[in-house]
Parts: sequence; C-alpha cells; structure tokens
Amino acid sequence: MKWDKLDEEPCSLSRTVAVVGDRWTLLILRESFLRVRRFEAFQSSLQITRHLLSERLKKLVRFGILRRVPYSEAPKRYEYILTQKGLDLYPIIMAMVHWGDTHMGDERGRPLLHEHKTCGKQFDPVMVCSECGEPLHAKQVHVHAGPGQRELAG
Amino acid sequence: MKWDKLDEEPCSLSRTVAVVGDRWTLLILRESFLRVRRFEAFQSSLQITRHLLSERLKKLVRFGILRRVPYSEAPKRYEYILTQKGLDLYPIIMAMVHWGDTHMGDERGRPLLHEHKTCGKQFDPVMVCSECGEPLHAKQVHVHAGPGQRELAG
DNA sequence: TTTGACAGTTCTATTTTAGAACTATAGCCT
DNA sequence: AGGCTATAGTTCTAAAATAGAACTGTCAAA
Repeated sequence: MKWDKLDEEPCSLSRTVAVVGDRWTLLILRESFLRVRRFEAFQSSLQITRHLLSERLKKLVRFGILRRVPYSEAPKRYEYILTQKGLDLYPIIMAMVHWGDTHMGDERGRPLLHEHKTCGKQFDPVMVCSECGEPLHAKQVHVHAGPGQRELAG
Repeated sequence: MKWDKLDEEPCSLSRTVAVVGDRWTLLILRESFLRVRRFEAFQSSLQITRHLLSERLKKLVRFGILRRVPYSEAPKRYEYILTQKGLDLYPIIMAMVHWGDTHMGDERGRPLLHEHKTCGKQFDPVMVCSECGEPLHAKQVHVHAGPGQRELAG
C-alpha cells in the first residue's frame, strides 16, 4: 500500500486514516486539545523523538489541521494551534477516549473526567442520528453507495 | 516509545490508540462493519499483505474485538466477527467517516451514504452530551483529573 | 563571553512493513 | 488414485519507518 495516496481513496475513512491513522498523530492531537502548543511541550509530554515530532507537525500543518503561528519575532518562534478543521476532530478523539474508558479501564478508574460547561455536568459523549436524535448502533445503519463511490466494497 | 505497553498508559486515548492506532487496523474494522468476515475477503478487498493481515487479526482477537468462529469443520476454517467490544467502536469509525466526508471530500461527493433504519432517513452522526443532549464542542468542555490519573498532562 | 532556552536537523541502528513465494488441509473431478 | 482448486495461513528478504542520541542556529540574559 502506498500510504501517501491513501487520502485520495474513494473512502472517507481511508482519507481520515491518511491524516490521523498513525500512533503519534492522535497523541499529538490529544495534547493540542489539552492546550499544548509548543514544540518543546509536545516533545517532553509525549517523549516522542524530535525528528518524528517535527515531521508530524509539518504533516498536520500541511493538511490544515494545525496552524503554525509566530509568537516571537526574534528569534522567530512558532506555536501550533488547532484550526477549525482540527477542532472538528474532537468527536473522533472523544469517541476514542470514551471507548478506552469503557473497555480498556483498570481498577483505578478513569484518568480524566469531562465536564460540559454548557450544562455544568460530568458527561460521556454519545453519538446520535442527526435526523431523529436517537443513539446510533451499527446494526441499525444501512450503507449504500454515494456519488463518490468508485467500486463496491467486498 | 514501547508501543506494546501503550495499553497500560493512564490515558484512555492511549489505550485506544494501542488497539486501533495503526493504519491497517482501522481499515480492517471498516470491512468488519461492512460484514466482511473471512481472511481471503479482507485480503482481497484491502490489498493488505497476508502476513500483516494475519498479525492484525490475531491482535484484534487478543484484544477481544473480533471473535474467531469456526464455519467449517473439515478443513477447519474460521471467520472473524465483531464482539460487543468491537461493535462499540462504531462511534469512532463513524466520527472518522464523517470528518472525512466534511473535510477530505472531492468534487465527486460522498463515497457512502448512511441510512438510519430506525427513522428511515439519511443521516450524519452527531456527538452530543449524555447529560443535556447538546452537540459537543471542544471549547465547551473542561477536563479534570479522574481517579485513574497518575500525573498531570503538560 | 558564556550560558541557556527553543526549535528544529542530521545521523545510524533497530524495527516494521511490503511483496512474493511457500505450506497445509480437504473437497471435488476424472 | 492422482491432480486441481479453495481457504487460511506462514516464511523469507528487501525496503521503509522509527528510535535514540547528538548536533545546529538564533537570540536573550547574566
């Protein structure tokens, strides 16, 4: 598989995997959502090698998920801030956190709790249907080809 | 980073990444949700190498996401079916598909459309707060340490 | 003028993945 | 019986990605 062309596949999952489908990228994004913005901060909190961090940040900027914003003129220094496209990854991150909470927990309980400022309560993320508002389950969903389909899956 | 210990990190995202955080695993799961079950079917629809497919399937079985179920006694043959733990990954997959639809689309339109059997309509997945039902946005969420936290993130 | 902070880049050894061929079991056909 | 086919893997080597550590360049502060 030529991973550098995965973002051109006629499959929205593949295209998303092309961007966030490696181990470090998701962890970097987690840090971004926790307000980490600077190279050194990412590096020390993740223990990622500097080389790979540099590469991943470039890739995220290239895909328009992070913006490289100067915060010091001399010496020129930059920080990495989520764009709207990046902020829109939030449901993915939250879905993963919730699955981890549910299925990969240990006896110590959840590492993080989430509070919804809007209602003031501690919550879990729930995925619902945009039309009827009911929670979604795989078996209640029927898939059919859209206009961008090239071939039918197996 | 020792990726084989990522599932013991005090972070639910890391634990989830330990399971689904590589490029092939998510594509394999997509096929599973599309009802693909057999080795040959995964292999031919994904063009993954047989070696890696074998490894990934084993890993998914080990983590309890797929079950290896015999469908022929002689010769012994097995197929791979999502467990409840696996089915619970659906929101992650759907969140990724939706992000891809929104941000990585091309002029041809969506590759797949989703119909909610319950209400009969074509829908998008929306992530909402379990407590108030409002759609979630990163900036409206406050994070604080839970009982399983070991150290504060940067 | 030296030290330290920050944001990277460069280098080599190790690990992972790709790509192809090979193995094993059993049914089916002649 | 002998050979062909289907399915589900395993094994092998070359190529690519990652880890780990050291190095570079810029500027501020002491």
